[in-house]
Amino acid sequence: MKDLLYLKDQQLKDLIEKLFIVYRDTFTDPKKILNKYSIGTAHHKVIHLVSTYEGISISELLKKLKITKQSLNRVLKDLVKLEVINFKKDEIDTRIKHVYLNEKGKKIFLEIFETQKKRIYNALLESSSDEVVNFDKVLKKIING
Amino acid sequence: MKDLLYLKDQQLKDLIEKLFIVYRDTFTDPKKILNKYSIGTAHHKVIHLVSTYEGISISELLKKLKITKQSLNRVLKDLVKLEVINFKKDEIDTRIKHVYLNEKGKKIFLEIFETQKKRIYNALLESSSDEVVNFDKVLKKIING
DNA sequence: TGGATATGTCAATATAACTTACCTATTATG
DNA sequence: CATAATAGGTAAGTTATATTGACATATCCA
Repeated sequence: MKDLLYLKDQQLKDLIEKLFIVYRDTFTDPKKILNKYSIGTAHHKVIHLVSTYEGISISELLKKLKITKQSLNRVLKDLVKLEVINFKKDEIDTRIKHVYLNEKGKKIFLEIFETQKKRIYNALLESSSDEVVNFDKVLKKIING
Repeated sequence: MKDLLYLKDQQLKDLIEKLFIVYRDTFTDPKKILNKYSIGTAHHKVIHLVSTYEGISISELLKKLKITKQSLNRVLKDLVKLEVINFKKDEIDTRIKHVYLNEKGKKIFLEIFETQKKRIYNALLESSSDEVVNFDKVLKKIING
């Protein structure tokens, strides 16, 4: 990054505004479907993570979501009632609970994901692979900053 | 985008997870300072927008934030009580109210922005200008999708 | 003059998070 | 083996941010 023209305050402000819009819209798109199952974005995030990290533990979920266990517990209870997740005790350390999506859960995840995917997918379709790779790279750098 | 390898579901899921993390962290960094002034992220967003779009109208704010006027009004009242914003009637159409940050507001914005900036700034410093340009391009495409 | 626009406000409700506090069960360690 | 640390659960109350619905006022435009 030699060309510091890219780092003017106004440009950073614009980027922050865009990050807000992208996040909001990405997590607003699925809301009609979430409503259908009487769940919200908090549940969606858990379903998303459990879909990506099958068998993730409760404490790993807490670290990724950065919420309190009381908050997570409410969401997990709802998902159990909705019959979309199940738990399996760790065979070695039985304190640890692993979370999985069952078939219904996987189906609902895909249904949600379809609506959420469109926005990202269409944007990436219109992008060069360089653009996509760079997009991902910068996201990673922001996260690890 | 010819190389469809970049568009596997797992990659899209990872991107969505990263968008969530980047948004959350970007708007978590300033919270210590927001606490100091007894305001929250909702107030921060308004201050941010008014800083970028000086003299923005109420209805323009509503369009950008995509919240109800009841919600916005609560936030604006708090900001008036904190004495960081003021209003000016449009000279032609007196129904329209323009919002401005006063000196205290500008100072507080900068204080908040400093903490928020670090994360983005450091990431961009470590990036090539191509990466930064592409990052911005893809964000725009996601927004306009 | 009547309809649309810009804004304000009251009341009730929902969602998702928080703090504080305390609990059990299990594993790891001195 | 005793004790600390870890993984997880739970209860009560609170806060932040948003919603819906209804209604009010002032101003502009055709």
